Amino acid sequence: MMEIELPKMHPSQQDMDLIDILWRQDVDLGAGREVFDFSYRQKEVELRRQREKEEEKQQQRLREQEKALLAQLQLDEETGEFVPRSAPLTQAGSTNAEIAQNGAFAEQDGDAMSFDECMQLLAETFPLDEPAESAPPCLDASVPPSTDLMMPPDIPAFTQNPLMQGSLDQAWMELLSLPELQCLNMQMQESLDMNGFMKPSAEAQDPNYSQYLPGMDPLPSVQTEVCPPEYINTYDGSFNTMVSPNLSQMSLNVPDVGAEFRPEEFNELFYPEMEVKEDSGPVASDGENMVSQLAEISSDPPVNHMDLHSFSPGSFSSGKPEPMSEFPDSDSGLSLDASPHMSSPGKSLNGDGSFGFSDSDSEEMDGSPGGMESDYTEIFPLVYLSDGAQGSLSEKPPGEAQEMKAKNPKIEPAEASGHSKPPFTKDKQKKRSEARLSRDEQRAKALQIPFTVDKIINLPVDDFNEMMSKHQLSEAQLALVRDIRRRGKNKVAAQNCRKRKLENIVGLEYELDSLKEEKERLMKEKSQRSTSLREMKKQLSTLYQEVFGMLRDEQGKPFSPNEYSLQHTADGTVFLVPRLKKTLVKNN
DNA sequence: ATCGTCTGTCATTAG
DNA sequence: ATCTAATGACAGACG
Repeated sequence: MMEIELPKMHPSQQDMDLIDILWRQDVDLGAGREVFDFSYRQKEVELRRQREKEEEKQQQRLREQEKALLAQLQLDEETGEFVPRSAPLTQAGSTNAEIAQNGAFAEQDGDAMSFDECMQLLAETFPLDEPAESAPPCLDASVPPSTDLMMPPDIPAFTQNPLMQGSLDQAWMELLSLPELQCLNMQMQESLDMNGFMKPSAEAQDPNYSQYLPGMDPLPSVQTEVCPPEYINTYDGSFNTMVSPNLSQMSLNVPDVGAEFRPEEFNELFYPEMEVKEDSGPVASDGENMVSQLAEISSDPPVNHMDLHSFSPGSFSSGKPEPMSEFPDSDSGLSLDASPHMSSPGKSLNGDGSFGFSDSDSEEMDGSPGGMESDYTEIFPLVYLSDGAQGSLSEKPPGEAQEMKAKNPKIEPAEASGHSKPPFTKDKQKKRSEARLSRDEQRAKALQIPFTVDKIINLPVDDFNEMMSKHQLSEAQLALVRDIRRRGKNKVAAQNCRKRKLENIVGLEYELDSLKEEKERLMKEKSQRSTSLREMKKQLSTLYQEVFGMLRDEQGKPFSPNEYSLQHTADGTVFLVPRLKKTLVKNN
């Protein structure tokens, strides 16, 4: 069906690129991508199909090949001349259409089966398996995320596409003109060159041959150039700006004392002040330990930063896919993971200025083309991993990261609303794991903000104002930049706040424990002192009675306790005082 | 289905 | 008056 319409569409390279993006993101556009692209993209489609129906296709190809060979043999054996291609060609053309989706083949051959054609048939049937293996990393959306680090394959898609509208084209141009996207431009140029090379070969020569040619190989090489040094520098700079996590604010200064209350001699009870010394030692030591632990905990986040370094642009430029495990999903941490992502080349590749917004801020994007919403959100996930590596650095310092896992769960709803959303549910899962572009990053892309979110958030006020003054931004863009900066700052502040809160909670818990211990110790001491006091009173009473009983008056009679009492002065002198007199003295 | 946790965001306040 | 950090509160995602 769709193939019939192809000639009418005449899609431009940009359109094809968009379609390609959609195709990769959605895994399936509902209609074969070949419907839109019958030149360079055919290979990808073919590969795609091949994966889905690999074995079945292989068998079919073998059959087709046999048919083609038989046809060729007939030509040579029976006529010894070139047989009119009408019959063989149609057959071969149909075969190609079914297998390779290559329309050029049919167009090119209209006369007779030449040696080249036979070669094409052979190449078409046999080589298919190999391209599937070599090409997938770049062409197949189903390729593991790690391969996404090399975005170049997507670039070619942006160049020519009749489907795109003028505004969209302009948006593309603007996006590509962005400093951040310079690498993208380079890639595009490379891809254009490649296309120029490929197309001629496909049209003039044979599309099938192009598949076997090293055409796919160039992509990897191009990828290595995706990130110019200046771009990498930009990244580094952004990382440098990342805030280092604040260590625990808590400081428990408690005397270090390990002594415990020990029963004192009876006599010592008379001089309690001598033993009154606070022993919060154990508590203090614990407190210090706790503080150190807290410090360690607080300093732990930086570990992510370290990891981030491993994802430095260097790996990027090398084009080596990083293992997923390398990128912590969590955006947590003080680092602004998201920002690094923004700066990543991969993202810039995808930047088309169109996408959907899941949150209430979607209205901000009114200015942006709405048609591409789903495309935008889906495209970025592929790039995310590469970004995530660097982004995790931020979660990194406040280079969060990592961040980065499902940072924007809200994206899904938006995608659902997107008209171009792919019908496949498996994409949803992929989105969850890969779609980690922050909403602000998406918004920035949509409004074509010429700054990275990282810069917007982390640049000092002066630098930020200077940067803003260098660009003419619309009201919407200015508002978005301000919001991005505000949210980014607040995000970090919230992370710090929570971190402090946790530290405070831990510190208070330790303090509570120490206070409980001290209370218990004091209660125990009180009990002991009370016991000692009772014992002292008892002994004093005994001594009193003993001394009083030894006293005798002039007649040798003991004094009556009712009439006399013993009293002592400060210097230790003891007086026998009559009860009556005593009361009188007191009165006096 | 529910609950607890984590995270981002907004609104408010203090410095 | 303005900006920024801090923080409470809320909502969504996730296990």
